[in-house]
Amino acid sequence: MATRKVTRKKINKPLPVEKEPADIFALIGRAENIEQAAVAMQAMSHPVRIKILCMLSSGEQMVQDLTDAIGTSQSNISQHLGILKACGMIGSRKEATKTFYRIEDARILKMITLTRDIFCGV
Amino acid sequence: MATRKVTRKKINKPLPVEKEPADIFALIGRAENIEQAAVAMQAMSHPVRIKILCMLSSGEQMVQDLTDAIGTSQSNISQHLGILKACGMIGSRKEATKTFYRIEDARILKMITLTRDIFCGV
DNA sequence: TTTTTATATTAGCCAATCCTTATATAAGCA
DNA sequence: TGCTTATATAAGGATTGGCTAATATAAAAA
Repeated sequence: MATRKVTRKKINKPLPVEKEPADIFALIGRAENIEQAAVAMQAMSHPVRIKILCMLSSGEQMVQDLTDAIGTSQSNISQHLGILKACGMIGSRKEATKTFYRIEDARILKMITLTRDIFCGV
Repeated sequence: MATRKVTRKKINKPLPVEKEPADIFALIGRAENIEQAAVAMQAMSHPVRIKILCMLSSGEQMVQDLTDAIGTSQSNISQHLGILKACGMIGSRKEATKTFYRIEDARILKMITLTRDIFCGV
């Protein structure tokens, strides 16, 4: 199988002019909605963060317990919690040296429930 | 605000031994499920790919139409389609020079419908 | 047979993500 | 006060992701 030779050369055809997509928004909603959904899914789409959200979906949890159950370093869990918190999915409460995290956004609770339903049949 | 000085020094405490997380799987399902869900969400979590999936959720579409509606370059759309196809979310069919894409995995159809429902209220 | 149309592929760059290591910080305890 | 426990942060390297530009390819049309 010959490797394709790539020798750059000028092309004469311009790319299609940037046009405002029309019907997609009628179909789906506003661009803002799509961005929101993308950000939310992006934030959720990591095994550790899915596990965290699943655990939080049954109620408040402290960092230590999440770390023990999920099985990665405390630093790593803390960083993932930071990501989830930064986009408003979870909130926290301090009690002495402990920090308890909980799901803050109802839509996320829905999403994680449905994801679990679809992929885990739970 | 003083910037925190970082001068690395040996620590004496070892990280917690890698332990098999137990209850999380009872709660959520198998590790495999979680991986699957993460991969699926990761693949979905990009504005362009969400738009593609939304458009496909109402039926087969050809590349040109997706490109026009979504408003990015043809190359870009093609690459995003490649990503979605690589993880089995969508399938394709050729008809002369045209390629039609469709959603292949029923779970993805569910996911995108629910996402739209949650974030776009559609 | 040449040109056009529709789609796919490749290279390469830049930005974002992820993990580990090494602390920092703050509160409770001895 | 000094030690320990629980959590957060920062640096840095490695990997991945995403975009554009430049083609490549295949089929239809002229």
